[in-house]
Amino acid sequence: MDQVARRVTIANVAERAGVSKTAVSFAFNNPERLNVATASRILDIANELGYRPDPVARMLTQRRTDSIGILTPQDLSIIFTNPFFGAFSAGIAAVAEERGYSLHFISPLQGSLSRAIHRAIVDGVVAIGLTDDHPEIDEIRRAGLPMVLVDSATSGDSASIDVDDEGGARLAATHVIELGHRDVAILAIDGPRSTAGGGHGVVERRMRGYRETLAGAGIDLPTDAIAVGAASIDGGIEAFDRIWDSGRRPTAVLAMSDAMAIGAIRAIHQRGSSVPGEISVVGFDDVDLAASTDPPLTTVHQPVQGKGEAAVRLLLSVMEGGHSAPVHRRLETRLVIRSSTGPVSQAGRR
Amino acid sequence: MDQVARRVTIANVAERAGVSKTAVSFAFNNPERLNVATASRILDIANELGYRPDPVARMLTQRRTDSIGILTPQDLSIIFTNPFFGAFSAGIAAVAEERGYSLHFISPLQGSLSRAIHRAIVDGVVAIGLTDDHPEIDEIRRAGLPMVLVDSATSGDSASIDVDDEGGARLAATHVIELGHRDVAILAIDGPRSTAGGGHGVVERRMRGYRETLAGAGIDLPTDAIAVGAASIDGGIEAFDRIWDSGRRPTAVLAMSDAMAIGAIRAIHQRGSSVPGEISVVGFDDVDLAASTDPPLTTVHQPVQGKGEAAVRLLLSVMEGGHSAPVHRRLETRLVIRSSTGPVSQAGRR
DNA sequence: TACGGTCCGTAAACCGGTTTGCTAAACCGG
DNA sequence: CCGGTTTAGCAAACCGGTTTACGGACCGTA
Repeated sequence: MDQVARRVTIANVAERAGVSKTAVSFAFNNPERLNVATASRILDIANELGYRPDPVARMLTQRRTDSIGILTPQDLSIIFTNPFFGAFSAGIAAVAEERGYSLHFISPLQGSLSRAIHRAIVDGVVAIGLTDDHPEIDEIRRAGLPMVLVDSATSGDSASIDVDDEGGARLAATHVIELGHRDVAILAIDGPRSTAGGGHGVVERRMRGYRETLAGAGIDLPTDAIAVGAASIDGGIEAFDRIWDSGRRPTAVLAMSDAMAIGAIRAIHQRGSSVPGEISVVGFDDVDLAASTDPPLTTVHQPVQGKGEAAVRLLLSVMEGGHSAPVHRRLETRLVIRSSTGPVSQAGRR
Repeated sequence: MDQVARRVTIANVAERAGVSKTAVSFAFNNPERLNVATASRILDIANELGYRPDPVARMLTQRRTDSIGILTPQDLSIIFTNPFFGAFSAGIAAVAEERGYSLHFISPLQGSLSRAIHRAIVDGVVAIGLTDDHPEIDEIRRAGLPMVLVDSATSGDSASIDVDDEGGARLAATHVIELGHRDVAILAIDGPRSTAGGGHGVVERRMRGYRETLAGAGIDLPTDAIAVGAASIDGGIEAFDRIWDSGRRPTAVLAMSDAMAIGAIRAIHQRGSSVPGEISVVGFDDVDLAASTDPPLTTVHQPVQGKGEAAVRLLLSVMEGGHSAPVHRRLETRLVIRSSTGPVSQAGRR
């Protein structure tokens, strides 16, 4: 009838073995300080009792958790379905595991990212996609937690990893311009104040790249040629539908994520049009599966996994107290031309 | 010249405010027990000092971590690139976040899953894809950590969530048989002793479904018609190549994951053959992107996200000490026919 | 005047480990 | 047989919070 079998503590083991707590602790962490016979006897008893040192208690004294946090401003339930995030996490995991750190995800718990941060037990944080309007950055900074910012807006005081978003967007826009398209729609990633100018987040950087390049070719970008949506397949479908429903008939679509591009393609197919026959679509990210979509996706490549790896490496070096001044790295992007884009003339528009 | 600015502790705040530690603690967690003026004065000072209650210390007394672990036998760097896992995690995250739990990933740290488990600070564990040969299950059980097993082999003593793998495999095999295929290859997921019979893991269950259904149609399955590989696009490519290189020329390929199926399709295309013209391919999982591949993938649907949700719900109820006997749930599978399969006669084989 | 009840706050124990002296016994060479 | 060095193990402090039990001040009331 004993409720929840009480946890076996170090004291239990010590008592049962007729030694002090110290001895038990040594048996586990410092066996050479004990007589080999005693040590193994203690270990045996511990095992027999099913003793497992409480990791929380251990962390308290050792002042380290051996885990690093991945901070996302959006709900994980949304983010995990984005293949981009999978690849990024894989990059993080690769070097984290190699260095003995486990991964903890920090996301808005019941709406509060701040609460989540304070609850989080990590030695350092990789924050992805934080925009200007996330004061949480300062909370972490004030808490003295090592941190590196990835794809974020304000990076000033913290180490950061970015990619050349604006350049990538320029490549995408240039590509469709060269194919003769002049009626272009943009599928932007949803996020707080993403449409409001002035920010310096990923969305703004890409938008600037698109817009300025198009403007350079004399193409203007009316408001209803831009739609925002979640960075997911469904988000892409909805965003494209909104543009279509507004009456616009673009011949090229520039999407800010592959998932949205795939959504757009699906929406286009659903309306009976063809890609790239009637409408060209360009993605962003070059996720693993982009080469296997129908049709294979022309997209801006960024080293997603490499970004994750670089972020953790940088974080670890910050944690080791390496740098005095924050270091910023910017990774390259490039255009990968597959089959979702084609010349505008080819379109047998009805 | 002060090295690492010492962390602000509750004692610092107490001293600065001229009160006891208790008062400070109350100010945060139990403000109604304090004079409102005192409470806010303490809070002000705490804020001014940048005090953040150490979550580890707090956990130690409260005996709860507010986070749940996701246990995977493989490295996260591999697993995260599998879209299946993304969807599953999304399901887990959805209900975990809703209930205020954050997510911690437990994977073989530097090769040792056991070490990772002991380090993990979680209130409960969802273990995915553990096969018979993972003694870690017992470690967790002995540690008294609530756990639910998903897609695992041995489920006896623990709560579990599964999917009708064998039935799904039957559907896939039946489908290609009905299309007239008699030369069938299997792409199995790699894993410890996955090829050795006798196990009861996902791989074995699916394999049994394939094999028995084919056998029922008088089709035998020679060893070189089965290849194992990682559950990834690359794994699929390699596995298919191995079959091809062995001289076999199957007209249908049954893959145990969508990622492998996509890899197979890619490999098939690379060899100049068409899908489904010359070779039909069936996947497993029905991941989000399966509908957007080239060609859209015929696959066995399983409620991946729903599996994650169900797992956490079950775990939470176990943690609340609900059940006396472990509960087991089995979710449905069904075949989704898209365009990667076609009649064998249609093949204009060269 | 004494009594019981709130209100506000404190001291000390506790959570479960690790780590720092310290001591007693065994060992050792001369 | 002696002083010095290892070896083996212990008691107690500590990590940074939370919680329990208690007490003084103040209040209205009998």
